[in-house]
Amino acid sequence: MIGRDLASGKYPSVVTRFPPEPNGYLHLGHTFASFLDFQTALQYGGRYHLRLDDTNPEGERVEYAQAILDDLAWLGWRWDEQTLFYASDNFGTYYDYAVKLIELGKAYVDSVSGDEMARLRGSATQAGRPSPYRERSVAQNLELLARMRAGEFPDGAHVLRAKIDLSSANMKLRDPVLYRIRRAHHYRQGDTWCIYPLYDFQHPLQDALEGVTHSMCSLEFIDNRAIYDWLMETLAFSPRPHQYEFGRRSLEYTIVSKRKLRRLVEEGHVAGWDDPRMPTLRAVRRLGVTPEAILKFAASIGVSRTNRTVDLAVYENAVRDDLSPRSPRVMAVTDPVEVILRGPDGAGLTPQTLTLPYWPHDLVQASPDGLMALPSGVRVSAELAGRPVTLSGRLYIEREDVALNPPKGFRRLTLGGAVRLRGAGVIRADEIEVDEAGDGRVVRVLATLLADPETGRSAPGEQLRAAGVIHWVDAGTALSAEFRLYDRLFSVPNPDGAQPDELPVDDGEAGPEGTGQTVSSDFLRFLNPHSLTVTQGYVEASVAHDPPDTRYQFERQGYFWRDPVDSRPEALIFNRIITLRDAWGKAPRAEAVRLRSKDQTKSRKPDAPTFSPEQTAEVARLRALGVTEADAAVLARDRVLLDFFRSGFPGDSVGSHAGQIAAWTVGDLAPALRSGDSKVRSSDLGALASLQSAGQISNRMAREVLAEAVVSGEAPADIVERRGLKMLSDTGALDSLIGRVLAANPDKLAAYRAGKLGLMGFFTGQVMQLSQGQADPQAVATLLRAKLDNPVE
RNA sequence: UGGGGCAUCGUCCAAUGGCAGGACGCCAGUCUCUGACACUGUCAAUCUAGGUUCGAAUCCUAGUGCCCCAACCA
Repeated sequence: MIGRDLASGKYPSVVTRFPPEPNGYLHLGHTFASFLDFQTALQYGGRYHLRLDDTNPEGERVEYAQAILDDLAWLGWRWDEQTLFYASDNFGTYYDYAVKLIELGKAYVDSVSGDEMARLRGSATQAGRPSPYRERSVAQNLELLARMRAGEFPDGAHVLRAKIDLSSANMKLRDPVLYRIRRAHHYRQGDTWCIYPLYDFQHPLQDALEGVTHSMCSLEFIDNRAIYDWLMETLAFSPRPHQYEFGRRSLEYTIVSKRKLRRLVEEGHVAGWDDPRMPTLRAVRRLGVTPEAILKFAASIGVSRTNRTVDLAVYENAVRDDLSPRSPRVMAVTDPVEVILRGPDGAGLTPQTLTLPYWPHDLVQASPDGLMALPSGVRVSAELAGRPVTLSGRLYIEREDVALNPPKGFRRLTLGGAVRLRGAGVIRADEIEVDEAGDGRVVRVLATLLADPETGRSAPGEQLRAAGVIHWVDAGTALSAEFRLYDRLFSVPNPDGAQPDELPVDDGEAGPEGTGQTVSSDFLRFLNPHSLTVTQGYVEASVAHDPPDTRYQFERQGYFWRDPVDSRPEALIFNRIITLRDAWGKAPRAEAVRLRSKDQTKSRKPDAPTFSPEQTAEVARLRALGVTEADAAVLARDRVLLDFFRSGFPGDSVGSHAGQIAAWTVGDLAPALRSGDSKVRSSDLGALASLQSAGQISNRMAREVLAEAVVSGEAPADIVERRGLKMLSDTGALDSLIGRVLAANPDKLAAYRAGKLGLMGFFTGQVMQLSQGQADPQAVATLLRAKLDNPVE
């Protein structure tokens, strides 16, 4: 679409803009919109603007504006004085245009109350009525507007409205309000203004002022486009921007409603706007997600004109994909159980230091230069990319890695069973101590190291194979740490949905209506009680020397980093950014999900269309002419089509090709006829039909010609003549074409003979293309089938 | 109800009237000192009913479903 505009030379280059209002923090939903705006500009070698649409003083704050800039910069977007705009900086300019609009007689000051205006606006089925003030003189309007600006009137006493169309079916066009009086402190302009422009006036204007070419917004603004276009035309901007709409994208298990997010914060369901469970950019940032992951996610969702909810898995995939290659692997135990370890010879174990690699084999192999990064960022040869880890007679392993009564398929530590300690040899559990008095939890494991990792010396007679591999940390050297295990905030995919009792609510505390109404609490019922689990455990000592913003993969657990706010060198706190995929943990609950009946949509016969007596008679007349039942029914009910059709058939005289002409009228020509864009004369259709029935042109050609005629007005038969269209039905020529096609696609031929009959269409298409649309499709089909089914060697 | 928008695998996106394809997920398998990663394979869709056409996801008609508008918010 944009490519077309550029190609047509409509604009020299693309300019887009992302226009957030600084009345809250940016969230994942904004990310998609900003990505679309910015990335589009980049892709077409254009320019993007960041604009703060701060035209409503209520609720807008500097800190929000700063946070927006900050978050966007974090994502990697850049701007300068030329490409950063504040709408409020142009209040003066907007005002001048308002004056101009009045002078053009296209705007007026209205002085009825809000309620009265709503009443006068009418309803969907009822046209609006003019306000008694609609016909004020230009001079009067000008004076009133000036006095509004000067602060002579109280809030709400007057508004400036555009004079468009009070009876428009589009409610937006019923004289929209352009300016209102509102005494509120503007975070940027202070108290300079007491009148503020509204979106429908300000936004198009600002787009034009900035030289924006493609103004993209979400679908709900589609009705506003009419105002947009009206303004651009009335004010005669050229070249002018155009508005395009796209469907919103929401994410499963999250909400983005500002009001609801505020409730979460204010009622303490989360710790703040940057609580890592929130969908705000600040929150995902604190969680530890990288900007690259967010961008990758935004890029992976498609754009369309439908509002959609994206599978959480897509987001998670983007995050993991981004983290994996950048996160060194280390070990941490989040829920520790002590293990006392004996050496292979049964004696105590003397502490030893192992060197364990930061990176798994596949990542090392994927390295183009064979070098791997240390957490510090320094790249060294793969063998050196490791860290020292102590192994001694006392260590910690994960509680869920030990079981006295293991479930089926358990590949971890059981009594008498053996597992491999990651990077440190195989151990066997000789004894598992449980808390008999308490809840029966495992408190300690006595185990034997079956083979010394350094000497390779194994215990005599031991041939136990390890059931699996588990992670561990050395008790003597590990650092204690707090782990914040985050999970999705809501337990259902669509916490916003299924809330029939929700009332429309005003966003601002000081709103004129809606005050006193509260946000439905339903979404709170879906809060996931396990969205945050805090545990005390241990992390291997090596992390102490790493940069604080290092993202790690704690092996077998997930990706973590230090909480940027609360973590201290002497009191480490790690956030779990995301878990690893877990086929084992997921298995039990997987089956509970999938099962949805396919045919909920009962196919119901549409009601038969009803006809008036006249229409019934018309159908009969048309049928007599040779028009099919279906076409006759459509024609009889559609005045425009019927008139067109009839004009080619004076009286009821039977035209020889009535059936065909009716078919074209109802099928190919209908949309153009209805919109009045067709230049075809129905009297010309007969000649075309003759050509077709005579076999000179195919139906396909006829319709092509028709499409051209709609635009040009040239008689269809003349087009056929001029372009020399003639159906090619000579068997010899067709045979040779078919031969060429088959020879060029031996693989398809084989596939067809192997049973992929759908390829018939492919072959036909190829032949048609080769013949430039001139081949007789029926003849081709016959010949092709013969050739395909009876291979001649 | 008046106007507007939309409808393709479970999810998201493709397909000048001519092979319904990709990604994520799922399932199965291979590999594995991470139940990860990687790799292989399978399953899986054109809202419904008619019509036009040699051929329809695409064009036509009727219907169904979902969303938006009827703010002095954006």
